[in-house]
Amino acid sequence: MKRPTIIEVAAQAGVSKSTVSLVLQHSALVKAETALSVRAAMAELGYVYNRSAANLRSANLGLIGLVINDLRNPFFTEFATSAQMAFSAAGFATVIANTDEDPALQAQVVGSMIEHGVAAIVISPTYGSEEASFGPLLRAGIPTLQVLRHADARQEFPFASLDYATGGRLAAQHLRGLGARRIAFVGGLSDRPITAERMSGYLQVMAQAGLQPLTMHGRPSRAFGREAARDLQALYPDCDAAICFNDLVALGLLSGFAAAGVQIGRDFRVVGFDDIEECAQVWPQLSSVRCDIARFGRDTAATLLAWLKQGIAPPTMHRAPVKLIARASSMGIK
Amino acid sequence: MKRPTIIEVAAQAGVSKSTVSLVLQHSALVKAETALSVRAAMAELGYVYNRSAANLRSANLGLIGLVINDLRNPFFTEFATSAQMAFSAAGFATVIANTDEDPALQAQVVGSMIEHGVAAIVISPTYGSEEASFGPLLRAGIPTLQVLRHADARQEFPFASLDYATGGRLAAQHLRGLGARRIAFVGGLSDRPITAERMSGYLQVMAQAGLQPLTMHGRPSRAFGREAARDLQALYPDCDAAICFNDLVALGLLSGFAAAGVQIGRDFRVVGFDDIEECAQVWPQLSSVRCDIARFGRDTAATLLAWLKQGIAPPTMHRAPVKLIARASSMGIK
DNA sequence: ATATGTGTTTGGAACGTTCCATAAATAGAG
DNA sequence: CTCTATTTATGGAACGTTCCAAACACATAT
Repeated sequence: MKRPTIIEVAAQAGVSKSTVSLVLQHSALVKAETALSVRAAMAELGYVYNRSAANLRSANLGLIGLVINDLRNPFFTEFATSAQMAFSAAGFATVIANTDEDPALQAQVVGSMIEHGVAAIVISPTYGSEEASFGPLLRAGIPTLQVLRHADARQEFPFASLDYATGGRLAAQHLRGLGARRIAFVGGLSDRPITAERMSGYLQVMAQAGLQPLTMHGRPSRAFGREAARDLQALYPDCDAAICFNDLVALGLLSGFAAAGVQIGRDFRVVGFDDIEECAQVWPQLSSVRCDIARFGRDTAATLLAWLKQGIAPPTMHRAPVKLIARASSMGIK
Repeated sequence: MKRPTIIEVAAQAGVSKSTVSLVLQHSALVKAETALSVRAAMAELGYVYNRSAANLRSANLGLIGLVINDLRNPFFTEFATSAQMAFSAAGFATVIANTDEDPALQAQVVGSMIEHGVAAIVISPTYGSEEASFGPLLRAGIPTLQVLRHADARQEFPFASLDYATGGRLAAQHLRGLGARRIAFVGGLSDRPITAERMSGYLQVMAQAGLQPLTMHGRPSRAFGREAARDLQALYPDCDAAICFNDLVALGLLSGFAAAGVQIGRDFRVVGFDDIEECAQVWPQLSSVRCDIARFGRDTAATLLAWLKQGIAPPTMHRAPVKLIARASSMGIK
């Protein structure tokens, strides 16, 4: 069951191993005729290219690591798949790993990727024990792009994300413009930087309008959204609108209010965050801050490839623009 | 920026490269004291293990390929992440790739994985041009487990999936038991084997009851579910229940009916398929055939690892059991 | 014929590990 | 002190590629 090597292919085709190697690299140096017979020999022997061996000399395996803190979240899934497909189109294979918000697992996964010789890493990091993951990356000298979460501030790890602050501001202005009097911000763990970011625009608008902010922090899940709907009704009956940390919370909120018979878009206005595909498909349709994550994934891949291939280092910090998509959950049903 | 090799570590620690190699493999043959000083040298030089080089001799990279036809679908995401995490726990790195239902892309991805030296592949295949993907796998002699979709019938590619036929039967019996008179089967592309599987139990129950089946085929997406709700109302006003191809269709159906003011669970009963997390969190909660995909992912990983490590070949075909989870969308709201 | 050039082909030395056969060091027995 | 056994350590070949310097084959110009 041993696989044939280029030596055997060479023997079969009656050329030298060097020629076979050239054929493998689509070199223009070999005569078309020769290349053809070499390829025939490969097919005959069932030759399989051994990338590890090749990698031994020219240290580039064409492997890119994608480390994601929560792959079950559709937001990250969308990001990961679109980045992976962009890499794939450029001839790079992608190792995707889910760390499930576990810093220890993340460190293990990163270590494994380094050993496997990834050319670069895109990481949406978990918070906590940054050194365990970023230390080895720094020592191994692997180009690493942080996305969506800024866990390690060192300039060796450029950061790209979306302009959440503006998104929050747009959402708050939108709700204010529709006449909402008491707007809450729901979801997001209070100690997470990303929560502060997504909330900052909201806080700013509230402060400018001289209104008291109202925040309910919690896990960014549907389950929390449902609970929040109950709590909001019980504790803050005057609250008439909410900006959610993400769409999952917003969807949970929607179903929580639906269960209580509250009419969304009229009695209570909701704006989500991310604009995942589902927003346009639930009923009532969910207004959301569109982050166009698929595009962000493709752009991230392009940025990284430019870094790898042309040596164009990405800016230390980049924020991709977002926009508000108004739908029935805030505007009402026409 | 060149990385140190074991030779340099050996020089630093004042031992031979062979000793360093043994330390790397946690061999009991080296004195604890020596091992310690070698490790110190590694830390000092920032040594990074080169798996490709090691692979050159002992052909096992500890890499497993996971090829998924649609990673954006939460059902497959759940499967992929749980399998990946099980592999990771066993010390295997996982290359995940999304083929987006494109046979050509799948062939490319599989080829790339073979070249990268994966030890085995788990594939939820796309239908179409099977030979382009499975041919190379067969030639390369890579243990390959087909899951969830049976695209290639050769016995070299064992198949594991869930007992969909029973699931469909349970759903149909459940709806019949609740008094539904005209039950539709909604969603699923008509030419896909999996559609036939999921539908077979339904057809069987309908035939036994002397009822006319009613099927509406289409893409397994929320969007189709929404359309289907409209069409069902317009074309088959007597239809009072539906079993959906998957939860996405069911959720689409739910929101479609909600938009039309139909009361789900009373005027119309819906059962989904897969029981994704969202089912328990939408309102009304969606009844569904639970496939416990996370568990299936873990079991799949265990099966593959047993194959790799103990040489226990999986059965040619395996069907994991499923069960019906009844919720408000079929039972009504208490 | 010789020189010059162009297009093809090739041997051999890397690359960083593992593993085998063997050597050195240490301990215990006679 | 010698011999044997046991524990540790080591040099060198091998793994399958790439890449370089060099050679070869042939055509054209001198």
